[in-house]
Amino acid sequence: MAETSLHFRLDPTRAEPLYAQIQMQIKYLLASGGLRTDDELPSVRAMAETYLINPNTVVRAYAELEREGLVYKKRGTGTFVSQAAADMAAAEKQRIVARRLQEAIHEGRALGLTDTQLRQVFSSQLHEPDSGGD
Amino acid sequence: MAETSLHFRLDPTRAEPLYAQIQMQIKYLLASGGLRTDDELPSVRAMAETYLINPNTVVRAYAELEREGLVYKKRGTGTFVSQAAADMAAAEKQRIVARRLQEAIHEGRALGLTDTQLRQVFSSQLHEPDSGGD
Amino acid sequence: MAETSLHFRLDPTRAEPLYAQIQMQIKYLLASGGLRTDDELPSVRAMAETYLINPNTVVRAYAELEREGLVYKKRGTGTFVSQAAADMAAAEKQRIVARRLQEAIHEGRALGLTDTQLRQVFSSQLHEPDSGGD
Amino acid sequence: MAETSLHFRLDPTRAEPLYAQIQMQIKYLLASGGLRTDDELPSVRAMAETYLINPNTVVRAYAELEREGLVYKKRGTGTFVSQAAADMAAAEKQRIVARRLQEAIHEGRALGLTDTQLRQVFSSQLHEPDSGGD
DNA sequence: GTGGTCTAGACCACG
DNA sequence: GTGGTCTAGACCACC
Repeated sequence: MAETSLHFRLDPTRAEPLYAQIQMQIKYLLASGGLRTDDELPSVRAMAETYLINPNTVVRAYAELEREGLVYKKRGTGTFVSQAAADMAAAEKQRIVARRLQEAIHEGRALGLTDTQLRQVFSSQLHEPDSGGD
Repeated sequence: MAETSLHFRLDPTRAEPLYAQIQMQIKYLLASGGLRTDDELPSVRAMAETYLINPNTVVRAYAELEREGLVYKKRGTGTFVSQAAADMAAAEKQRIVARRLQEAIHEGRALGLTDTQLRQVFSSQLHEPDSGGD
Repeated sequence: MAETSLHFRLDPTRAEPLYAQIQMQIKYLLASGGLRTDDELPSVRAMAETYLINPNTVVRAYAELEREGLVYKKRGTGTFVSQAAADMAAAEKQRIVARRLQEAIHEGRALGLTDTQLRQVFSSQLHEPDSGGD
Repeated sequence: MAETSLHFRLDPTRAEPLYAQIQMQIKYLLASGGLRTDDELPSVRAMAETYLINPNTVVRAYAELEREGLVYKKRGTGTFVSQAAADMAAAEKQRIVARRLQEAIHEGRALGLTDTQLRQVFSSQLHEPDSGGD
C-alpha cells in the first residue's frame, strides 16, 4: 500500500531543480508515513512518462536518495524504501520543518526584525486558527 | 551620511549568485535603517573595485533592486535609495515573515509535530549560526 | 510548428538597444499570433549565431520577457511562450493603445489643434513608412 | 510677459535625458504660445538653481535649441526666442502631436492591431469626454 | 565622474 | 543540448 498512487507536484519553471523537487517530495512522504520500509518507488520509466520529464532526472533523484541511504535498488526489480528511512523519519520530520523555519527566520532578519520580534510573530502564528495563503 | 562605510560579505563559493548576495544585503540595510531614502549607494565601479568583482555583477544587482522599486538611478549621477524602500518597512515586514512562519507551522503540523515540538525547533533555529546548504 | 522560421530585423546602429529590439519584436509576434502558447523560442545560442550578436544580449532580452511573464524557461530545455502571453491579447491591447492615443489627443487640443486637424495628422502618421529618430 | 513664471517638470529618473526634457518642454511652450519672439529664457544659472540640476545640462538644452534656430543668445545678456520660432510654431505643433500619435500607432501595431482597428480606437478616443490619466 | 550597452569567452548545473 | 553566472574590457551618453 504505497506505490499505487503517489503523486508529485513538479514545476520545471521553479528555481529548484526538478530532481531536487522529486527528492524532497519523496523525503516528505517518508517523513509523513506516505512511504514505508520496503515500499516500492515508481519505476524511473513510469515516473518519467507520468510527469513528462527526462528519465535521467528521475535517475538522479533516486541516486541522491540512495546516497543518503533512504532507498535501495534491486537490479531488474526496482527501487525500494530502506530500513534507514524509517529510522530517519522522525528526525527528518523535524529537519524539514527546521529548514522552513530557518528560511522564515532568515528572511525576517533580512527585513530587520529582531529575535524578540520573530518570537512574537511565531507565537502569534502558532495560535492563529488559519489565515489563508497563496 | 550613510554610504560612507557600507561593507558587504561576498562569497563567490556560495551557491547564491554574487549579484543576489549584494541585492539581499542591500535589502537588509534598507530594512535595518543602514540605508535611508535618498542615500547614495556605492557607485558600480567603486563597488566592483572594493570587492574585486566585475562591474557588470554590481550592475545586475542594482538593476534588480531598481526593478523592485527600492532604488532609483540618475544617469551621470549615481544610484539612490527610493522612497518606496522606506515605505516597505513597518508592518509589511512582519506580515511577510508571519506568512512564511505560518507555512512552516502548517507543514510541521501536517507531519504530526506538536506545538511544543514546533517551539523547540523554532528556538533551535533561532540560535543556529547558519546551516543551510543550497 | 512556429519557431521554425522566426526572423528578426536587428539594427545595431539604432538608438534602441539590441536587446530591446529583440524583446519588442517577440512581443509583436506574440500579439500577432506568430508565436503561440508553449511555442519554443530560438535558443540563446542559435539566436546569437544567426544574428551575429552576443549570447548575453539574447539572454537579456529573454530575461526581460520572462520578467513580464510572457515567456517561461525550463532549465536545460529551452524558452517557451507562456499562457499569459495569449491572455494579454484581446481587449487589453486596445486599452493600452487607446490610452496612448488619448494622451496624444489631449496634448494636441492643448496646443490648439481642432479635431479635424487631429484627424489629418493621425491619418498621415498611419501612412508614414517610419520617421522617428530616437 | 513670459519668462516670469515658466515651470518645467524634470525627472532625472526617466529614460529621456534631462537636457532633452528641457528642450522639448521649451518647444512645447513655443508651439503653444507660452513663449513668444524675443521673450527671454531663464538664465542658465537660474534654471540650474531652481531645478537643482547641473548648469551644463541647461547649457546643452539651450545649445540644441540654438542649433535648431529657435533661440538666440546675446552675450552678457541672455537667451531669447528667435523669430524663426514663431514661424515654426504652427508646424511644430503638428509635429509634436504627430510624434505622439506615431508612437501610439507604433505600439498598436506592435500589439497586432490592424490599421482599421487603430482608426476605430482613435475615433472613439476623439469623442470620449475624458478618461483619466496616469 | 556616473550608469547603459555590448562583446568575447569562460565555467557551471540541468535535462 | 539548454540556460545561468561571471569576468574582462570595450564604447557610449549623460551630468
